Amino acid sequence: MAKIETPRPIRGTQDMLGDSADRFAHVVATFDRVRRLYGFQRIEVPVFESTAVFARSLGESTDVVSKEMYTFEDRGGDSLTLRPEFTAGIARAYITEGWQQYAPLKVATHGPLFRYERPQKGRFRQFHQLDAEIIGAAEPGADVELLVFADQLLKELGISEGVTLTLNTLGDAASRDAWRDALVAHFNAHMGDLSEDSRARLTRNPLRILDSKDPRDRPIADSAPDIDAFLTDEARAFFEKVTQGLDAAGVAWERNARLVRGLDYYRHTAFEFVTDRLGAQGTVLGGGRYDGLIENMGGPVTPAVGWAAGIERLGMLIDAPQIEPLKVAMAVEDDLAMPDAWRVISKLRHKGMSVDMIATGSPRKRFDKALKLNAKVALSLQWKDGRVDVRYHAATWHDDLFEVKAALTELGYQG
RNA sequence: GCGAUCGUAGCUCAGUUGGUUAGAGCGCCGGUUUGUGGUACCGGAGGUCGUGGGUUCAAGACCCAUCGGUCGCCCCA
Repeated sequence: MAKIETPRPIRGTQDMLGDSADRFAHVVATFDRVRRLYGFQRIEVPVFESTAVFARSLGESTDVVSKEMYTFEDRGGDSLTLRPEFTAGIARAYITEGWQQYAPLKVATHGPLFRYERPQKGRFRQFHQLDAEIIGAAEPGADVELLVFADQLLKELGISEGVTLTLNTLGDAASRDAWRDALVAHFNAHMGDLSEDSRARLTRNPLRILDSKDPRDRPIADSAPDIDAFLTDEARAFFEKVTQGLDAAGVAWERNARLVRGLDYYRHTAFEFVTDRLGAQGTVLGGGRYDGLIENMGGPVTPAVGWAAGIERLGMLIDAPQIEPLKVAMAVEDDLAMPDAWRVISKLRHKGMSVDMIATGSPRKRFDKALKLNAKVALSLQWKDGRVDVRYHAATWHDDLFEVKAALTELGYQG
């Protein structure tokens, strides 16, 4: 008989049990609670889409499209892709589902995303994000609301201490183009001193040189011009309204003039909440304004702004969530007591108490195992003189014990 | 795609300059005291030391390859 080989889990996927699953659930629950405070509707969008949805959204980033996405052909020969981000799918839904009628639309969702990457700390091939978007709102107030929402979420998760909001503006299209030209000129003038990677970036994605990690690039990146000198009056006013709003709402922020986005449809505000507690993956929550995206996808000109945050990364930063302990652990110390056990456990659960039962393995050991469940109340069912004998294990009487005892008395059990 | 580092029981890990039959804790299984107690005590099962080659009288340990984990680079929508 050949040994059956168990299929291995896919690289970059996770199985969660216990602490990591509790952290995950707590992050999602907190998000769902806070998002209601800000009037964001829950939406659901598909996990896979036509490849064109993401290819269009990612546009020029051919590397990302060709190497980083999970793309496959279905049986009908259509090219499909597992979503690598939320925004493109939501933008598609906004157009194809006629959601324009609800603009400005505040929506929130969360779920799995897929990117074909080398896993490392806080980086997986199937990972999970929270996502919030405001679509159809051109005013800086939308940016402010989204940022205040994000800030409150991090505060309620208890991780605002080691996390700072870094903020930049990419200006409007005119500002951005002018800045980009100036940066290319600057980097071209220092071409010889740039790292090999950055020399390649110069043609492909010059803005990215600004946040290069290579020490050879730092002096050149640091001396590069900020966007400020290239901002139009409108763009400057927009950014000022955003920062004024944050100040008024009591949200701490830092300007990071090196914070950029590679894609052209990003305009105005770009932001990241960053930490040094996650190794090389410093960004906890990031987003910005993408006024050009929906138009790029064949929809009407539609301003929009949004953010996303990695659930796993947030889960690694929070304190271990307090899990409500089990109320009752019940040891069934004799198989003859099983019918009574089902009667009792059903009664307690229908009264809203959490109960678990130990009724397998050596009868002698069941009581020990029940104690190890660390429930508020431990009780045992034994068989004595032809009937069930109920016993409690408690040092002192307390409310939970009275509650359990009252329920058992209703069923006619003494003890 | 590139680099560093680690793979010993179900889990967390010991294992000396290479030297008899590879260990512990937890978990699992069984036993002990017939008790308002017992999260105890005693015992047992469980390992081709990731896999395949090589060096050696002798390899868990050294060398090579390969697979996997972790971390970093690239990328970051």
